[in-house]
Amino acid sequence: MPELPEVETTRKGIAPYVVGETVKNIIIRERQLRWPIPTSLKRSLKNLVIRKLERRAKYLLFHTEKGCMILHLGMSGSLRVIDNKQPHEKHDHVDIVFESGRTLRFRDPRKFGSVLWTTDDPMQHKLINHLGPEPLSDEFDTDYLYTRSRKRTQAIKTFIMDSRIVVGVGNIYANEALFMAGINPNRKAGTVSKARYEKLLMAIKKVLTLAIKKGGTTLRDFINGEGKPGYFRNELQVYDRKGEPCNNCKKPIKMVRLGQRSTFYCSHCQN
DNA sequence: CCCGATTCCTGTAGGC
DNA sequence: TGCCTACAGGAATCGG
Repeated sequence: MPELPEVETTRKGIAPYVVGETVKNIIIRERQLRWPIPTSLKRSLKNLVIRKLERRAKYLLFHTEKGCMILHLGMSGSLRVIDNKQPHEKHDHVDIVFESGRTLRFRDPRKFGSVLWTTDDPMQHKLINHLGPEPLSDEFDTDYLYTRSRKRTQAIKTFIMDSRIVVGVGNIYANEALFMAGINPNRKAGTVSKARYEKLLMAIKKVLTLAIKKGGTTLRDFINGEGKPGYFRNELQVYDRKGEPCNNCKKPIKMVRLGQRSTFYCSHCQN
């Protein structure tokens, strides 16, 4: 499931085949995704050059001189660069066909993704303008996390997964970062000390950076722009490891539900 | 404002 | 073997 490292891996993988290319055609086979694909997308994007491919949170921003395509991979989305003639399969919802002879193909079985178009500054878009800082930016620091957490009664895991607080931290990396920082995911965000937030901050940055380096995490669906999986799965300490021994103390990893999400932790190493 | 629950979707896993 | 149900989750939205 694409979180920040998977989206960044995708961006890096497809950018060389997309940036500077002219869009020859757009084929839309399924319009009903998380949000309907606007009917204007095809005539807006046709014949334009992709000037820049940027990531903000888990959104990919395809900049042109006349507007911006905003794409979200949702839960099961993937983007691949393929030959124009390659036949489409089930769930291949959108093709961006380039003059180069290549096609950017968007597949999304669970349809939680989205493809939108804006002629305004994409950072001011309704889905983007309220988002918190990028986790790997200097703006995201200990003071910020500590200040924002005061008086909060919600669990710290839910807190760091809130995109208004910080973007890009989904379920996998929230679990992993809390393990790395030795913090129980159930602890109330407002009662965690500044020293522990410093550990958590470093853990979030570290786990995301390492996951990007490994090309993201592939549980089932995720593939990068070249159709290859990510290898961070081999590095997971707690996620999807219910009952398996903790790599630190050998006690079995526990799983609980927290905010409708599977939560994995070591009851000995995290408190 | 804050926080937890609900909702969208389909492939897959597990139970019987 | 095959059918059925539960479950996975990003994030907007809703209700208290």
